Amino acid sequence: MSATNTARTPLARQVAEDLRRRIVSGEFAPGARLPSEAEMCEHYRVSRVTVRTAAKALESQGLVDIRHGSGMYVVDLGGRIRSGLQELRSITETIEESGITAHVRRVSLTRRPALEAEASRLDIPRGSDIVIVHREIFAGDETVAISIDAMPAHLIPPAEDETLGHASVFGVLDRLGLEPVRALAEIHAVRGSDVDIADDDVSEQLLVLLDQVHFDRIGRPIAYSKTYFVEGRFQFTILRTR
Amino acid sequence: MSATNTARTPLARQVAEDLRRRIVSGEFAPGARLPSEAEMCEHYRVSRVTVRTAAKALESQGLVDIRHGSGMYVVDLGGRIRSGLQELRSITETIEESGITAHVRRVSLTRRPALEAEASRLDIPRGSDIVIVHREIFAGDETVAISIDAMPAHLIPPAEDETLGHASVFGVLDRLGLEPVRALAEIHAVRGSDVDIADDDVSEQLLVLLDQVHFDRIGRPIAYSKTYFVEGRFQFTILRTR
DNA sequence: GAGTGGTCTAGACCACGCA
DNA sequence: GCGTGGTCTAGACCACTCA
Repeated sequence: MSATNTARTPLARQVAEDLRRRIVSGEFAPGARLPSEAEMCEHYRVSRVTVRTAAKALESQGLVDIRHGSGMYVVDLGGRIRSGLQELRSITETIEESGITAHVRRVSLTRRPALEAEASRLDIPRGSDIVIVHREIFAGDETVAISIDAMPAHLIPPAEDETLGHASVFGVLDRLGLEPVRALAEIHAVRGSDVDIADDDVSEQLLVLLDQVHFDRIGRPIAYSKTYFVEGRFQFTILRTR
Repeated sequence: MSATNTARTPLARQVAEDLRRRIVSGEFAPGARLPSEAEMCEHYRVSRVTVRTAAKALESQGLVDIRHGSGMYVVDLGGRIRSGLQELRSITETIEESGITAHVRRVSLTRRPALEAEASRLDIPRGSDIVIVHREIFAGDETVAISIDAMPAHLIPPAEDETLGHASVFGVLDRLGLEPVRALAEIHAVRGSDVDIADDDVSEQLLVLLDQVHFDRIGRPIAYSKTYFVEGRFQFTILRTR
């Protein structure tokens, strides 16, 4: 960690990741006070600003609590989980967060003209082609979620049709240079019987619908997805901060 | 904005708020480029770090997009709203965000021993006293939400019983020096008919349940609330970021 | 290659908490 | 009153974008 950092990973991030590791590993117990900023500066051989940047990051992740005049403390939320919907992850990651080992089955992939709602969300002309991926997510033999992803067809080379949807859609998008960095999600409660793609198992359940548009770094909508999570098979959390 | 800032409001925040105002007012249109950091430094007479702190704040709020080597741009989410559940607000604020003018009616306030679930969420001994506030939120004559707030009784002086629950609970907590700064919320879909406090109107509806524990600055749970929002009478959004 | 943001430093002074 | 975090500055160099 020299004065001029040529490495790809910013110093602040390295420090944050190391602190995170030490916290998660139990070196710092919940409720414990972390070393002071001055001590961290010395330990990591970085400036105070760098330490503070790292600390702020951990704070925004809900991992530490910084108290003016007192110190930085490991947040103790009584063992409850610490990451949630406010962090953009793929559906599969989101599900795994909730402690479920999931399997994905692609039901279908189709290319067709966009309907009005799809076109407006993706900010493309109505009727222009989109790629639709329909997937089912299982844990064991129980369906835990159903997802429908729509992407503008011109963003997805036909060569990807084979692979798209068998694993994370995010992976494919990343590879195409279309990294989703922001998503605007709406949450709704729906009856399985009102969802036409639901199978018999799901149609008797209540579902939590995550209706979201994903944007890339320059603000282009790159995917519109509706994910129906079967109520009770997950724990959806959101960390809300002021 | 002098070199030594004695005022309560940090410079970075002042800059952020001014930029926000200028963006919202339309001075900078969606998609437009903001002035460069150097220009902002000069305009606001602050250092670059201060400008960047402000810019980062706006970015995390989803208002601007910062592009390395290019500039800062007003995010264009197609007119969709920009604040959401990830920001901790009171229920009444949350509702007003969604464009609804709401009225609150306190149904009841009671003091009684905590049940197991309540005690565990509030991290207090089972059976110790809690204050329960039951409220109904209306828009016109339609019920849009029902809320149940539970707080440890020892935090709420009996003198507050008169006022608590007729307006925002947050207001009272603030006054008592119990500012909620973080909340961990779970989201569930439930049937109105499964909620025993629902009235006839609500019991036929689907509800989105926000089940949350509020924490103060030092990580103490200060309130446990269940808010049932009638599906379709709101738009719940979450801005998710990487 | 000029201009923009990304990262980092050293040093200063202020405000809060707690013994 | 000491130690902790909160804010701010000036200056440096790197990395990216775009013409």
